[in-house]
Amino acid sequence: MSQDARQLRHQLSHERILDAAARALRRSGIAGVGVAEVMRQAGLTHGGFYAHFASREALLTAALDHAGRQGTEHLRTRMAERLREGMTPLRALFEEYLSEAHMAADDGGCPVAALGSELPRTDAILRVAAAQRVRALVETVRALLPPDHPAAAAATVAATMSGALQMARVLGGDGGSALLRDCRATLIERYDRTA
Amino acid sequence: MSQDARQLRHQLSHERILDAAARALRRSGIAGVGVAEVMRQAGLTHGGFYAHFASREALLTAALDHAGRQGTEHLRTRMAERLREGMTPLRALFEEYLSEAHMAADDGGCPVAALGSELPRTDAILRVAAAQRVRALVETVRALLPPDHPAAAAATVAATMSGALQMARVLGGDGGSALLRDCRATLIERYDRTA
DNA sequence: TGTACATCAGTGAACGCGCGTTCACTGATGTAC
DNA sequence: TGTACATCAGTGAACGCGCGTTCACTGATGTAC
Repeated sequence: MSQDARQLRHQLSHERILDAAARALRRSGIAGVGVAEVMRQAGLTHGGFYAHFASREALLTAALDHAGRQGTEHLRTRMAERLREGMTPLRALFEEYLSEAHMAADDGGCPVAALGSELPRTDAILRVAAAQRVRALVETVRALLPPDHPAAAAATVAATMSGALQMARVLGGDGGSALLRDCRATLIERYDRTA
Repeated sequence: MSQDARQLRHQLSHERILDAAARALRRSGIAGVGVAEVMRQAGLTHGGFYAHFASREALLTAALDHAGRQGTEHLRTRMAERLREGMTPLRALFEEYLSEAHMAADDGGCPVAALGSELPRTDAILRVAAAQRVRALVETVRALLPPDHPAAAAATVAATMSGALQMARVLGGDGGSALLRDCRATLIERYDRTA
């Protein structure tokens, strides 16, 4: 057993830090992730941070991956519910991604929509993680798109979803909801064969 | 004539500051707009800033409007060239908005794409200006869309354009270019009747 | 036309503050005998 | 089983730095006579 207990404690702290960072990242953007605040959210003091990550940037990179995986998982769970209601997978994706809940989710949801405009300006390591998130989003769409659609459609639909969520958040309130509804309706009509 | 000369000098400085801020805003995002750096770009020292704007936030609000108007004007100019080549207005919009040049334009171009994910998190005054920029983008699309399209299509197309530009910038290089090409092709095929 | 004074756009030093990072230390937990 | 020592996750004070903002000042330009 030796120092397994110590290792476990360290690892649990690590995960709490990562969780807190992923939440802060989506709520407040890259500039909004502060080492001290993240550590406080994780129930620790800021000094211990560098025993877990080499730098703030290393944290951001890990947090972006983490947020991406969380977002995908959450989306999958929500979509499963819709499938049980008899919805097409593609339609379930549109309804969930472009839902009021996703618009309002300030510390959850898709990191591409939450950070899209900031990511191109970050350092090289973070941009690599960012590009992976974008490719993952396109891939998610591609996997659900009826196979008779051209490959180019997946990227277009992914761009529409991310762009629409962002624009809805900028408008906020009723304007945002209306925009979401418009985009949902258009996507369903254009891409979901069963509509 | 009296102090008209003084007023003019002040006004010219004001415009240089605004220009510099609008450029910085699109290149570096909201967090990247620093009072000192903007003033330096305008050929002034930072101390004089508060004779022109009440605060950094007031500058950001004005700069966002300025960037929006500049972006629209630039787009209009570029589209006019395409129209002379015999292109449909809608197709000209797609080709220009989703061009390599727009992807690479780090201190020009559409502020919605450049700032989309940061804008929902800003203070109230700035968010009002941001919402106007989003509505202007949707309106630009709506005006060019063949009238037989449902109204909801304008918002969807605007979201696709902004989202695609952003995602292309995140991917960068060849991946970005390929994504732009895909989205251009899909939009033209789906919305431009003459294609 | 020339001189003394007023105006005010812009200067640059200084401020307070928050942030990322460092580092000597603590104290709970584990190991050795 | 009990005692002395080692480990190391986490603490908290301190640092250097950049930023937005303030303010007393400058000096070019304009006005008054």
